[in-house]
Amino acid sequence: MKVAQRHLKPAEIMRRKLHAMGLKCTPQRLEVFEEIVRMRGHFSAEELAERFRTRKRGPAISRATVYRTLPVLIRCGLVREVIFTEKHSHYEAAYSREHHEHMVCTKCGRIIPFDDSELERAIRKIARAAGFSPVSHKIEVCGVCDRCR
Amino acid sequence: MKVAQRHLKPAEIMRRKLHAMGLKCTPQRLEVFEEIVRMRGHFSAEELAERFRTRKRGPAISRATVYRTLPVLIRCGLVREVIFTEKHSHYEAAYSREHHEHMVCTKCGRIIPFDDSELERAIRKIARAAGFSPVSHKIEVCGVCDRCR
DNA sequence: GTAGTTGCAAAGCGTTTGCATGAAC
DNA sequence: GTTCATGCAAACGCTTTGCAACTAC
Repeated sequence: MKVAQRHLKPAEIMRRKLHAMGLKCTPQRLEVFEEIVRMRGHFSAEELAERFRTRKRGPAISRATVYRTLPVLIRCGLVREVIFTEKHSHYEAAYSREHHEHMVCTKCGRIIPFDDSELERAIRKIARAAGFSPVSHKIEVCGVCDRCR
Repeated sequence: MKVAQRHLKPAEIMRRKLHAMGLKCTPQRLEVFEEIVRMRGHFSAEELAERFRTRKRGPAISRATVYRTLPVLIRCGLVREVIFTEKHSHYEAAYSREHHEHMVCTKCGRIIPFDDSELERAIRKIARAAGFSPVSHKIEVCGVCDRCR
């Protein structure tokens, strides 16, 4: 299933996920997800809502719908929450992307993603030792990037 | 210096830190910090402010002062931000505590701290490889605890 | 036809801020 | 005496929600 999905279009993956969860597949939800896939980076709910308010092409989508759709996409595993230092939440598409974490430069704000397979192993090991079943994790490293030093 | 501090009272440590940063040492700031040390756990800014509003003993401290003092304490390295899944920020005393991370049970909300020396090494290694100088990091693991399974 | 979704506007909530007063230095 | 901190209340910004209209199924 996981492998098969990689050959499907984002919209089709979403349609199936929504159906599997007994949720309706509306044009708004599809449009929100497709916009997120198009962005290929981090965004806040507000930024996303802003795009739907100001863009010329495509139907306008209300702020409320954007805010209501994000948790739906997270529950479907299509989006995840990242970068938790800032006041408001940030998200990114989880669809067809490898799991990764973030380094945030405190000088310039640059966000550097990094692969964490080594960390993942360590976390699973530690969690199991505590009788804890890990489902997801987030790691954020604050510091100074090479350019700013 | 770091070793010597362990023998000092929290208030005295704070007094020196504030002085070193050119900030004034007010009774309110001391009181906020002492309350945090007393709590020995996580808290939100709102919870802390609530305590100062409702408690019988000691002087009342305004919500505004609590909100203004927290960043000061963080800058002094006496408090750190943790648990970033929730909507509002959570904090804990950083004074004289070993660095640790958190596992959050999604069923019962229990928070299990864990030591992360192994993870710390791995993070430093990954960061350096990217030319990044890590200053601090946060790790949160979501999952199900032993009691809830 | 029914249950779930949308858009709007209003409310909610945690947090921040302007300003006059007051305290630390 | 000067500079910075406090308290109040109002403002802020992001997010949520009640409700009536609407649409996917």
